Amino acid sequence: MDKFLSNLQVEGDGRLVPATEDELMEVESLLIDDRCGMHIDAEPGQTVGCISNEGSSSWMAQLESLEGLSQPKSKKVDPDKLNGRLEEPVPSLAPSLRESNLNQSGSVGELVAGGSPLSVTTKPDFSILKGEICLDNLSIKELHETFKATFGRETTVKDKQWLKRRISMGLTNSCAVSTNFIIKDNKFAKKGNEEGCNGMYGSFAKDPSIVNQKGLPTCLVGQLDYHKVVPERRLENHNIDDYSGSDDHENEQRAAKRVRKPTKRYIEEFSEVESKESSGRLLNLAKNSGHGLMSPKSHVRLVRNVSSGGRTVVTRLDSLGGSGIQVPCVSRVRRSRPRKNFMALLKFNPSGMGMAATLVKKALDDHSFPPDDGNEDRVLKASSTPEHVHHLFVGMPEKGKQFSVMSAAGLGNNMEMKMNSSGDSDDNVVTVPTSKGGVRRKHHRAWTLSEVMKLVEGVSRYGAGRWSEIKRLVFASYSYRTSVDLKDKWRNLLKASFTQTPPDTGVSSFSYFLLTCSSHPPENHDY
DNA sequence: TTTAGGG
DNA sequence: CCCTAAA
Repeated sequence: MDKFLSNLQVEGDGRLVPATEDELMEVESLLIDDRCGMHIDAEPGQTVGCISNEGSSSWMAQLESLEGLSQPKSKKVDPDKLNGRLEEPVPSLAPSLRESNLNQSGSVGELVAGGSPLSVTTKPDFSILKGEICLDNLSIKELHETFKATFGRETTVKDKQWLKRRISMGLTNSCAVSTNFIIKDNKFAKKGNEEGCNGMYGSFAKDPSIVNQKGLPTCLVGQLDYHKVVPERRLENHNIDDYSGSDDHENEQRAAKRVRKPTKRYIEEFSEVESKESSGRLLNLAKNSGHGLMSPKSHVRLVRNVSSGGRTVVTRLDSLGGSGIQVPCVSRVRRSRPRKNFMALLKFNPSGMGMAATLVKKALDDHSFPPDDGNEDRVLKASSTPEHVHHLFVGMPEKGKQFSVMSAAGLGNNMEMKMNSSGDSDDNVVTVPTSKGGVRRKHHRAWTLSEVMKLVEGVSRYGAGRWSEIKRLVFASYSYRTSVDLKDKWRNLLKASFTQTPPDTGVSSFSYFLLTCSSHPPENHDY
């Protein structure tokens, strides 16, 4: 648990993208199945998504990203290496292997802890991700290597078809599969093609779903990439994520403990993590085996360089509603002004099989981003095509809303419009004098779907706890809705996410929650 | 002032 | 949502 916890706690600041009203919300989410999500946390090695919208941030963070996020204090990432790593294609599915190894060793945390991305030389190359992997072209020997990398064990089988099949399956199952690849006819291919960003992102956005050989329902994996705030030094190079594990997690955690006793939220998260762990069973192959099968693909995560404040904020990832979404959380040690630039990672993992998951991503241009600091370095490593935007609609649980996922490339703006129209409008704050002499806002101002989405986005971007930031940047146009309101709402959302999941479902509670709410089209918000 | 939490 | 303790 500690490991998990620590992993979860990895701080990362992520930020979605532009939050201001004018700006678009950009949300990228990847769908991840539960286990993946979990794994991700646990297993830093793999990275799945990468996002970038032009410079704008994108989120496709992955669990792995966490790693990247977490920065080892001690270690510094060597950009070159990273780059090299990223770019180098690795024939063998090293990642998988590595992960499996890690798992075996039981050192997931270790990986993470290893922290420095660099430190992990063994880390798999994610480069593979870039290209498509075509098992057909591999020789038996290569297939054997791949097999080994994938499953962590050798095989003597000479049957190419079998090997390909097995590998494909392994890959598919592995959470890694996440969005980018599709396996078809024994061919493991990236779905999208062109995306710019290392290719990962784009494909991601386009079609998160993965098809596996079996024709089983695809499991969705979604992740938001969050940008984590990284110490500048680290970032200095590129904002590449490092895959490093984060040893910091533990430290941070410890630090937090020192500072204050665990808060309720902390506890909740912790428990959540555990539940997650247990929940990810269905699809999760790797997990069970103990060899994580990581998705061969890792994604490069874009790291936003935040130099603005100069101050680095550490955040940890919170999971929203158990395994559904993870968002960066402000480090417990606070007191310093929250930094504006982070990217949050938000991830959804509907793990249900056959569920079509989609994340929403809103592509933003950098400009759209709030002028927050100006310092923000938005150069993300790669950019995916902005066009691919997936919108995610999330309903409010309480309301019994639904969340639907819509993936529409290039449709991004619809959402926005809808959202704006619905929620943003009235500013008039209705207050009611209280008997006590105070004025209190007239009761409920129902939270609209758009508001909720913005909130989620804001949290993913800036981190839970940075309410004032979110308020300023994301809810600037909503005069009502104070930072406290945001906080309360978030609390409710979390609560709801936990609550609504029926027991025994393989699906994570949060995912379930989202799913269950998805019956209505976005159009039907209850405004 | 802002955040976390309880009410 | 409100109120308050902490920081």
